[in-house]
Amino acid sequence: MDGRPGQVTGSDDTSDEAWEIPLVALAVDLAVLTVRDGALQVMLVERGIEPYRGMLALPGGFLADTTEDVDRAAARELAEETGLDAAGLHLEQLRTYGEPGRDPRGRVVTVCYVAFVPGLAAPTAGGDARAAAWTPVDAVLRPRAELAFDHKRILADAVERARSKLEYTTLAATFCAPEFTVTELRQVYETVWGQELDARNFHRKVTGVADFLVPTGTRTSGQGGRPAALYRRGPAHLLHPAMLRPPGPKPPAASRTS
Amino acid sequence: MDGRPGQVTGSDDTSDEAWEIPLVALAVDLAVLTVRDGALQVMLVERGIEPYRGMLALPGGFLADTTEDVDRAAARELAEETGLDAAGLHLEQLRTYGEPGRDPRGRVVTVCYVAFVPGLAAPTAGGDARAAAWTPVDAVLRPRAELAFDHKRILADAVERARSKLEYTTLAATFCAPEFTVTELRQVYETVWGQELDARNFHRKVTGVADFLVPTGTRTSGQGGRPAALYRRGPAHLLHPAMLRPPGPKPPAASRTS
DNA sequence: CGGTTTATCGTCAAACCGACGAAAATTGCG
DNA sequence: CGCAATTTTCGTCGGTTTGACGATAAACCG
Repeated sequence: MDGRPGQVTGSDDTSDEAWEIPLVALAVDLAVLTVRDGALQVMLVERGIEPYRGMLALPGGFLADTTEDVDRAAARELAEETGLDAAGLHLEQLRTYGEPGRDPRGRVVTVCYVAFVPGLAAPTAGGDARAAAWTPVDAVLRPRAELAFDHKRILADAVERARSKLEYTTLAATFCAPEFTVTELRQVYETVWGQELDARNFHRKVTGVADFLVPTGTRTSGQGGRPAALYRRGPAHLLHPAMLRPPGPKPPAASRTS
Repeated sequence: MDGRPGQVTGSDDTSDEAWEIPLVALAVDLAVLTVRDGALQVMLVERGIEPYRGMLALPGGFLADTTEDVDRAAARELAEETGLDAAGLHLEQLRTYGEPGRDPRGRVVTVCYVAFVPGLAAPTAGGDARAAAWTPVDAVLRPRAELAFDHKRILADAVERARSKLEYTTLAATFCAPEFTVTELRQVYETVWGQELDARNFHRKVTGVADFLVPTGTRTSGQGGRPAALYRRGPAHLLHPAMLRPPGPKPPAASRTS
């Protein structure tokens, strides 16, 4: 584990005498999602340099040096650009985008991540970044809207990942505060899927899945209406059986550009 | 889209005057899976050069040059090392592995792919590779077995991907010949999941899903026992509702080394 | 022809789902 | 305080899906 820069040698199976292993610039990009004000939102930054200066983009950046772990680079960029701490929130790899033409500066391959954060966290973020801000994904994925690079396509993939993960995992709860009501959880599903769900059936379903929700014993108050029981996330990660998205009117678009 | 090697410039947000964007060697690795002789098998090659010379590894290699698309590099390596044609078989990105210490030659980040191929295809493969051969995954994932680099861990991830994709997609059929019986399809599920399924319930389920199987009208003969109807893959990609893995005895291990 | 093997069809009870009625527990208003 | 409005929670009902398993159909073998 020395990890010197590009000193990789040895002529793979291509037995040409003089063949250099090609090197590429490696970036990480983050699709940080949350549910706020009844909308699925994503953290975007305004680019301060060329290319795409002034345009909105996903937070991200290059590896700090040739020895930095890729997962760690993602956590670092998350902290630097959004002020969020990777420890304790869900951050998973989405996909790697490596089309040759995707960055005008040259060959840049980006490893992308999705993060799910509670709606309350980090109002806008500090970090060293130029203005990081929450933006509704609907506005960004609209046909005419644009993001820097191929970030619009990446965001579309991230949103689809979020939608389908809600079906068969308990990740919806990571969008909620540490203690939450069944109604708040349902609203997460409704805004991510863009579809209303029957409150009564939803309640029966989630309270019936073992280890999904653990009651705290306390209840809400002062909201108008019957107080709701408060729950915490349980140890379950998988939803069994899955909560299938109802078929029907498609959620508000997810155009593919790129 | 000029794509010159490493001529990426511009001082990101790290405003140090002299900061060079770090470059890494980018590889692709393939977990090519099939079902043969009642076992889930993976295509492995014997390494002809250091490091890990003589050891078994997943087929793969570096980008051919700095302008090669990553997905295309995966298809090229598939053809070169296993003799299989990427067109017409299922090849999807699995994950990118970027730990600093994973390759003793220096910093190598690998974008990994999973491929599902029918059991009949490519007995052992030609290509320019040293001996590519099918190997049962059980033998490779056994506690004491070893593969080059972190390929054992990658294979474990690929197998888990295959197991879960069988639940909610129609991909099991890609392990079968163009025409197949319900029993052959069931055996795919049984060997990938490592547990027996009830033949009658399985039959009812798969024939009930719209657009999963299209009958050819023909039937098998001369197998001893009642002839079975032959089917082709239908246009459906998703299984709705999903075919959930029965809970119970865990499949024959998938140890994590890494 | 009877026995074995394999594929397919049926049956039945339990679990699950969607649609919806109704009770419970609060706030707000007169 | 009494009553309406609101919101949560519990139940009911019918249809679908599932798991366990019996029964039948269509080939083979001797």
